[in-house]
Amino acid sequence: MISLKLETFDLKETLTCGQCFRWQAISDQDWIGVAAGRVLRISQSGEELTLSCDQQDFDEYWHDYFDLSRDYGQMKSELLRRAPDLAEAVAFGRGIRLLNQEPFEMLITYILSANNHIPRITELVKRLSNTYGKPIDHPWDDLVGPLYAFPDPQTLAQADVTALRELGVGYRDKYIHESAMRALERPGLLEGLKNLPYQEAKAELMAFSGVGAKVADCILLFSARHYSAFPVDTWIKKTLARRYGLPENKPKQIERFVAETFWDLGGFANQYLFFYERAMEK
DNA sequence: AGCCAGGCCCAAC
DNA sequence: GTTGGGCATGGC
Repeated sequence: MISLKLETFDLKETLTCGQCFRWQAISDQDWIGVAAGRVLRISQSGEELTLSCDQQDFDEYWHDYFDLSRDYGQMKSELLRRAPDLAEAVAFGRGIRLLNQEPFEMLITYILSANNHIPRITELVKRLSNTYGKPIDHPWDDLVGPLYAFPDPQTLAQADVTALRELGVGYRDKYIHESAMRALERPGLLEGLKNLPYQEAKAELMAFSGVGAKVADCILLFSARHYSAFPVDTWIKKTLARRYGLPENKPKQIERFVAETFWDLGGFANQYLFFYERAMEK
């Protein structure tokens, strides 16, 4: 068990703001999830976080997964200096952290996300993992049942396209197959994206089947530490139009505005806006 | 019944 | 470079 105190962390906000799909709530402050073939139970009480892992597992994986070395207070004050009008959205999602997830899992997950709803994306990722992933031993079978790692590129590349279709992925079946093949043929490419300049990394991703500008930005932001990535989906388009008068169908204009306004903090701005706008809708 | 969802692909300008 | 139509699936 690991315990730590953190001022700027909200577990529920972080796990429900739309960046991850593999965590299940036991309660608002108690979650069980899977990442990189590991199962973790994590709970929050006030400023105290408790993680069900040992020191080694924490040091070599979960610390970075939860982005614990970043000073979010400093990041937010810099972001608000660049975009003061975000104050309300940042305050609303003040405990959000951007997770560092697995590149191949993000690739396939966000291919699934295209023209889809979040609950269905979650369900499809679960079906893919349950069908093609390795089972992971864990002590909470009574709470969440058996848990499975996200499948590796080789397994998904070998998966029958018809079988994928029958899981419910729709027309994205061939995107998954082709992208898994491409990942398999280029070992190290996805893991190396974090070491490439943003535009080069984005171009590499957009060469994958089923990956356009928006999906590429999600992958870069959630698994490659490219914090200038700014995924533009239907929600973001609407709020940019309303806040700044940007036309919804001029991607180049949006791209320029985002780069000039937020620079290397665009991804954080994006996540605060996405979380805020979706909450306001309900 | 039709519209929409963390859009992408492809063809046609 | 940009624009429009088509697209599996399921919830509202």
